[in-house]
Amino acid sequence: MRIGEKPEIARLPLFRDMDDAMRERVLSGSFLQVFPPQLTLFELGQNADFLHVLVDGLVELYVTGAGRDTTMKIVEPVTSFILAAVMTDLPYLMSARTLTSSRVLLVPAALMREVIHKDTALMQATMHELALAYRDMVRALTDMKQRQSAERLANHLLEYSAQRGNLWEFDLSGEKRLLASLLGMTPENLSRAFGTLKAHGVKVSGARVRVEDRAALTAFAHPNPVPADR
Amino acid sequence: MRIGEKPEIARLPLFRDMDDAMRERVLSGSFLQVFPPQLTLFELGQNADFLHVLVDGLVELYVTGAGRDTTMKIVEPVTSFILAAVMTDLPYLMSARTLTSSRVLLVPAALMREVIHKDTALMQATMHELALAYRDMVRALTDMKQRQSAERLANHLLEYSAQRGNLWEFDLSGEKRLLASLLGMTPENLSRAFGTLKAHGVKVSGARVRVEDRAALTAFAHPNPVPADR
DNA sequence: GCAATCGATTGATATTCGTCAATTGGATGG
DNA sequence: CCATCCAATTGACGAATATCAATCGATTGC
Repeated sequence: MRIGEKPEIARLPLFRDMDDAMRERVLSGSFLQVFPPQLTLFELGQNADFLHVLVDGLVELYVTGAGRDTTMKIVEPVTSFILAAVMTDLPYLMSARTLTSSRVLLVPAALMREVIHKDTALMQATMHELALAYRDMVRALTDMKQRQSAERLANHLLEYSAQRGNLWEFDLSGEKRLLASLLGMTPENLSRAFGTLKAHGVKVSGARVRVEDRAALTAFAHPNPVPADR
Repeated sequence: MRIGEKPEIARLPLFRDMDDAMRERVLSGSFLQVFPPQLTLFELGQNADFLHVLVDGLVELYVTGAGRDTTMKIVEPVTSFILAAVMTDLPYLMSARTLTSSRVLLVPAALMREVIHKDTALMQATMHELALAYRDMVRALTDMKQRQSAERLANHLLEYSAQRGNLWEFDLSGEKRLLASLLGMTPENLSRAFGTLKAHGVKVSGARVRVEDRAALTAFAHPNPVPADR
């Protein structure tokens, strides 16, 4: 990989605390690649050959099969993804594609597994990332099981807003049908969910969302009592 | 803890490969306790004070709030649970209660976090468990998002059967309303789901289930292309 | 043996959500 | 500027699921 990128990547939580020589070993065996939008990075069922780290851009993790496709997670920089498949040497459970032009660091899985045994800091960081990813999935599953569609949207808006410093007005990032799939509903239903949220302090025009009455929206959302981890 | 239990616990995947002295240190600081049925072990939102390892019995992980309660996982022996909360020192995302009389090993979270930094084998085992737990959650979420209720039941029966050596006749373990909650539907709907599975090779009377036509059931279930990890 | 209890089942109905079709509206390109 | 395209929206309808109520059936306790 090119030299210019290294400091940026060395600062990632995953690699930050590693032994310098070990990090050098990992990074020199890895590839930083730029992918165009809408490119499939890997598909579910394949062997986990590379750990992926999204450095720049936007990536969608999704699942196909059983009739319908559904997006599981939107990966924002800077985050590693599919750590679990790499560490266990098991096939991917999800497919991944770029949404925008993206820079991705590809770390050969075998190299990763080799170095992790020798570097405690890397192993610890990996463990931590996995634990957070697990908790993220627990949240998503409870969300899907105990809330109906408009409540899921309400929660999403509250969390999205909280992520960017409790901004009360913001733009949705991707297309709305992507958001619909992430929230486990059809695009039509997402439109209607926005409609019902009008009565609970939310105004929408296009991609722009304004939360005019946070208290009302929160009351409607039945938010999770345990705040998000990150 | 009592001496007689140690060999059994030392054989667990989580502790198996540890340094003997370290393991001794962990186990001597832990408590093996017997709990009666229907006892709450901890509740979501609490600090993760103990790593729990179910040695014997049956434990339910569930989430309350947002209107309805839902069971997230039935823990069977011998498995650790809530590793993620312990390792990250974050509040529990789920509550736990015993379903039957259960023996549980309680490892103080602080002790666990201390020892894990010194024992690579323990850390590696923890990482592996977390990765598998994550993948389990990914499966559960895709199941909920892309399959409807009768298909979820069909899949559950197939996996349940596969777990015990492709037995084609077996008894459901707990009460049916528990199964319903695990599968994300009401008890009434579970009854109806069993009804629709009659046409796809499944006979039910009480807790006894017979899969008479595995091919038909599989065709109906749209099973996951990636086989289960364990 | 019999009543009481409780989970499971069944039926009727309401709600939520998905599907299909038509329309709108903003962006793009000539 | 206008035509085209495509995502988003809206409406009508149907399917899936939840809810409410009644009944069944097995187990428990007397």
